[in-house]
Amino acid sequence: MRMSTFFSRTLREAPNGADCKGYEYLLRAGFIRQMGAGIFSLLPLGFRSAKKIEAVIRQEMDGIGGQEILMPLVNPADIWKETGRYYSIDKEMSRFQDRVGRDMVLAMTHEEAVTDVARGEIDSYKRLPQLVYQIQTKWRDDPRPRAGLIRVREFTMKDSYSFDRDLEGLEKQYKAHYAAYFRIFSRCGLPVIAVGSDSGMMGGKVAHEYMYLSPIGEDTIITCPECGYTANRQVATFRKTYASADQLPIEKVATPEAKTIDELCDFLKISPTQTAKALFMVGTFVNSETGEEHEQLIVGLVRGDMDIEENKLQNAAKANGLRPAHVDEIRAAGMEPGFGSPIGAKEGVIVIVDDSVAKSNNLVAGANEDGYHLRNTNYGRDYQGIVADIASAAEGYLCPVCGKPLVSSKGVEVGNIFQLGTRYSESMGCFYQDEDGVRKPVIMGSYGIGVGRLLACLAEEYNDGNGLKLPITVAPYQVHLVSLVKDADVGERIYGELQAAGIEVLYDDRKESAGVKFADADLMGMPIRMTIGNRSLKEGKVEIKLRGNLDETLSLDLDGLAQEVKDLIAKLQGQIAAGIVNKELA
RNA sequence: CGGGGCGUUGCCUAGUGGCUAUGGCGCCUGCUUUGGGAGCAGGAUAUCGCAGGUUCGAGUCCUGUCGCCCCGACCA
Repeated sequence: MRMSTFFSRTLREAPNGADCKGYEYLLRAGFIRQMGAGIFSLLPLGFRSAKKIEAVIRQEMDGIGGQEILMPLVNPADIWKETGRYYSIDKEMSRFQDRVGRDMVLAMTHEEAVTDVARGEIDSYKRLPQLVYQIQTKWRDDPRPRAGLIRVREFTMKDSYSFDRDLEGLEKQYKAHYAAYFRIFSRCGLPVIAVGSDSGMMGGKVAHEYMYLSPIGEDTIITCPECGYTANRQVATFRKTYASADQLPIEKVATPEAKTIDELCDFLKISPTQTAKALFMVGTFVNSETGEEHEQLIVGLVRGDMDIEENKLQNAAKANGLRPAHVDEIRAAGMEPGFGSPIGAKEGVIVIVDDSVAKSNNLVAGANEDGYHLRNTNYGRDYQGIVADIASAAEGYLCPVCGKPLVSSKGVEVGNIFQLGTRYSESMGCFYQDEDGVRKPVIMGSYGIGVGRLLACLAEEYNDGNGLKLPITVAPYQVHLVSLVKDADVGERIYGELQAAGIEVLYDDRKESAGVKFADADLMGMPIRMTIGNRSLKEGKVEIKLRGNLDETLSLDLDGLAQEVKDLIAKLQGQIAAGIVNKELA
C-alpha cells in the first residue's frame, strides 16, 4: 500500500477524550475513528489488524474441531422468550418491532440463536459432539462505554458453542478451549491469565475469564503469588478466621451518631471484627416462565472488618439484579439505616449472612432504632437467614488454598469460557436420543473472545512515547518502507520486489520531509522499518530499524533484499512462536 | 439513572456582554528544502452543537434540549 493514496491520516495531537495511551495512539495512527458513544469504525490499519487477529482465532478454533458459521444479528424475540432472557435482561438488549409488529431483538450474544439452529440439526447421539463458532457483530447497549475500544456497545466477537452428550464431553471441549485461548492470546502477543469467574447472565456453572492485567482494567483480580490461585473478585474466596465464644445475653446500648463501623468502634472502643455490618439492597426477581418480575428487600450481613461483594450477595439471594435500597424501603421493612440489622426485620426480607458473622459470636449489630446498637448478637439465636460467603476478597487477605496473603490487580476481560450445561437446550428443546433410547438435553458450552477489545489491549500493551509497536502477528503491515531519496525509481523497485516476495509493505512514497515520514512510521508502528536514503544507498544498502528497538540500526544489501527481509520477518514471527503459551486446565 | 466536565473550521485551542470570532497544526497555490513533525509568500475553510429567552448588543448570561467525556450506579 502506498501512503500517497492511503485513506486514513495521522493526527498530530490527541483528540479530546483519548484518556489512555492505547486508545490515543489507535486514534492518532488512524486505526479507528469514533462515530458515537461506544460505536467505532475500523479504518484500513485497524481493520487489517483485526483481520489478522481473526485469522489467528480461526486457525486455533479450526484446530480444536470448530466449524465456522454465521448467525443473524437480528433475532426474532420468540427464541429469547423461550429461554426467558427476553425478560430477565434489561435495557442492555435493544428491541424493536418489524413492519408487521413482530418483536425482534439485536442479539447481544448467540446462545438462543445457536440452540435454535442446533435443535434442527442434532437429534441423535451419533451427531455429537459438535463445535461451531462465528465471528460476528454484537450489540449491547451498555450504560457506560469507555476507554476507546475497551468497552463499546457495538463490537465484533468470536463466539463458539459446544454440544455434547455428557459432562465428560463438555469437559473435554472446555479444556480444549482453555488451551486454545492461551494459544490465541499468546500468538497475538497479549499476556493473559485465566481466572475463575462468575457465570453472570450466561447462567452456567464453571467459568473462566481471560484477563489482561493492566491499570486500565475495570475488573479486580485476586491472585495468590504463592500457589497461583486466581479469581475475579466477584467470586474470589479467602480464608476467614472466626472468634467463637460462649453466647452472652443481648444488650441494648446507646450509640448516638455512630452510623458507620469506624464511628461505632471508636465509640465503643472495640475492633471491627466484633461488629456485624448490614447492607441493604433491593433485588429484582424474574419468573422466567411468565416474565413477571417483583422486587424484594435483601439485607446482607458481613463482619465489620470486611466488605460485601455485591455479586456474591446477588447470587446467594438468587436475584436477577440488585440496586441499593432507598431509606424509606429499609424503614418500611422494620430496619433503620445506620443502625440496621436483621433483628426485628419484617417478613419477606431476604437475610443473607456471611459465614464470618454466622460463625462469630457476640457481635455488635444495629438495634434498628436511631442511636442504638445491640451487643452480643448471635446468628441462629437472635435472627435467621441464609448463610453464604458474601464477603469481598481484598489485598492482604489469606489465600483460600495455601493461606498466604492475596494480591489484588486490575484486569481487562478479553475472553471467557462457560460450561453452560442444559440451561438453553432444556428451555429451547434441543434434545438428542441416546443409545439407550432416552431423549436427553444436549450439554452446552459457550466461549467468547472480543476481537476489538483484544486489539485495544494490544495497543495498550505495545506502545511507547512515539506510538504503537504491535507484534508482527497483528501489525497491519510487516514492513514500512520509507523512501527519502528524490529519485522514486529505487523505492518503486524495492516496493515491487518486496511485494512480489509476498511481503506486506506500507510504502511511504509521499512528498514529505524525512521527519514527517519517520514520525508517522513510529506512530503507526510497523515492526520493520526500511529506510532508503542517500547515506546507505551509495554503498548499495538500505537501513533497517525494528519498531521494538529504535536505537539499533541494521543495514541490508540491495542484492537479495527480499529474502533478507523474509528471514527477518521469520525471525520476528519465531520470537512470537517461541512465546506461545501451551497451558492445560488442571 | 445520579454527580461532574466539555461542545468555537478536519484536529488542538483563545475568548470573562461591545467593532469584521484568536492562534497553531492540517488543507490549497507557488517557490525553496529533503535523514526526525522544515522555510518563505499567498489563500480557503466556523450558521461558536441545537432551540428559545434576557439585552441596544450574546460564543460569552438564563432556560430547555442534543451530543461526547469522566466518576458512580450498571454490565459477557
